[in-house]
Amino acid sequence: MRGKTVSSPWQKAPERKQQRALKREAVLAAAARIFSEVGYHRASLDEVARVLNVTKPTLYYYFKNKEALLFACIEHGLEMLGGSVEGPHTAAESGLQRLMSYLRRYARLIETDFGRCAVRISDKELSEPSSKKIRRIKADIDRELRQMVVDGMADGSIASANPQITAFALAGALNSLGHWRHREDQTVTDKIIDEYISLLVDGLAPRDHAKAKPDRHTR
Amino acid sequence: MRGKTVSSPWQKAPERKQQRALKREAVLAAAARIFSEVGYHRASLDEVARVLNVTKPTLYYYFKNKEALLFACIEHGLEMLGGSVEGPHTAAESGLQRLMSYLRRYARLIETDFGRCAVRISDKELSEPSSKKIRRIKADIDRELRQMVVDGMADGSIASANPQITAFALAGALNSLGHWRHREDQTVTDKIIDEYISLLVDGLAPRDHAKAKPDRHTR
DNA sequence: GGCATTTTTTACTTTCGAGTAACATAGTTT
DNA sequence: AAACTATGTTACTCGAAAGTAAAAAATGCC
Repeated sequence: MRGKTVSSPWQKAPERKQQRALKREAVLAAAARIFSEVGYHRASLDEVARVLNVTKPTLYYYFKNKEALLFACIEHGLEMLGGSVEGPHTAAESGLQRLMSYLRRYARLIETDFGRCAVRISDKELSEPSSKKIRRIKADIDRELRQMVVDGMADGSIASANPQITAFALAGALNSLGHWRHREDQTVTDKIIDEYISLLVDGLAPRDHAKAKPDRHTR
Repeated sequence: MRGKTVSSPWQKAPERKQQRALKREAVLAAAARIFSEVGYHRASLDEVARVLNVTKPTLYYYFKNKEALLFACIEHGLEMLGGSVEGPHTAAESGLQRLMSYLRRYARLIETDFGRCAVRISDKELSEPSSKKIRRIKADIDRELRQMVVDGMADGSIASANPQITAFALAGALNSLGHWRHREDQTVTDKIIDEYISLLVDGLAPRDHAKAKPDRHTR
């Protein structure tokens, strides 16, 4: 029924290690898989436990409750993204180039279970304090994105009437990748991402390629 | 707690009309409002009933069950969109122009409760037969969109490496509008939509405006 | 007014899944 | 080996919300 199983440190046989942290991560991964597949409310902890060859109360040994599990999934997903901002940030790169590589990382993230959790599950599912933390992280990401747009406008590599809206639109467009029914084939996925980003960069309207170099926007 | 109330043919006083169809629509509208606000699972029929000054079993008089209610909301939302395809379809319009006005209608639709239901709620919430019908309608819309892209490529008004992916990306980008926290101010909303579509049409990279007329892509 | 039909309510059953208490077992320490 | 700690399980409670049965009220018709 389930796809390829999330690897589990619990063997049915009794060769279990006592590595709490690893097991906690395994619980998180299994939850992320299921949350991202069927959404928060349809996901049952019994099912998460079943995937791990464990019973439900075990999950409560590692996480306070279902919401804490969701929070950790979303937070983890968003932090993967935030962490990716750093990187060789040579001054030679134009704002557009930096933005493009950021978008590419963003898109790849969304192909993961944690990424899809972060993107597809509304923070309304969470209690107010948790939701606030998540919104805070998302606001940071939005700010980063907006800053890149502004930088690109400054150096002439990006045209935008409104960085606020542009940043939102970019994030929104990429988020929809979380709904794409992807094949296992990684090549196809990467191709989709590239096409996607090309569309955002070049737009629908044809460009005049006569005066531009053929590889206008290489990575 | 709730925003402006969906208008209801039930008055608390006994001046009720016996127009079953009207009441059914009112039930649908109230459900759409709540589904689009809090999602399917968090929405309770008691709450829907409360909004209408009615009790829960009344809803069952108009709809078989909760799922039928959701199905009707989504179907209605999508049909509003499908219906908008027709229109003065002069041969003079370029593929891009037709696509743009379609996108604009699409975007406006998403500002409605039904539209947000159709766009934000996964069809996985539905039973297999219902889900199948919805996917069918969505596939039709996707086909229309793709056809416009192909037409635009043929007449030179659109550049795209892959109409399939382009159509998906366009729909995805617009769908994210369903998550924009909008003000009541209609002007702002329209402005956002215009910016949004401009981004998709013109792209992030600056264009050479030297040879183009200032209003390259008027509606 | 009396009778049938439609519409709505009150009061209930049912189901599902989150969360818990209390016990069980394995490994570790002394 | 006894006692302690970490990890899991069995078997339960509990609440929320879907869904239903049957009575009740409104409406229309003669």
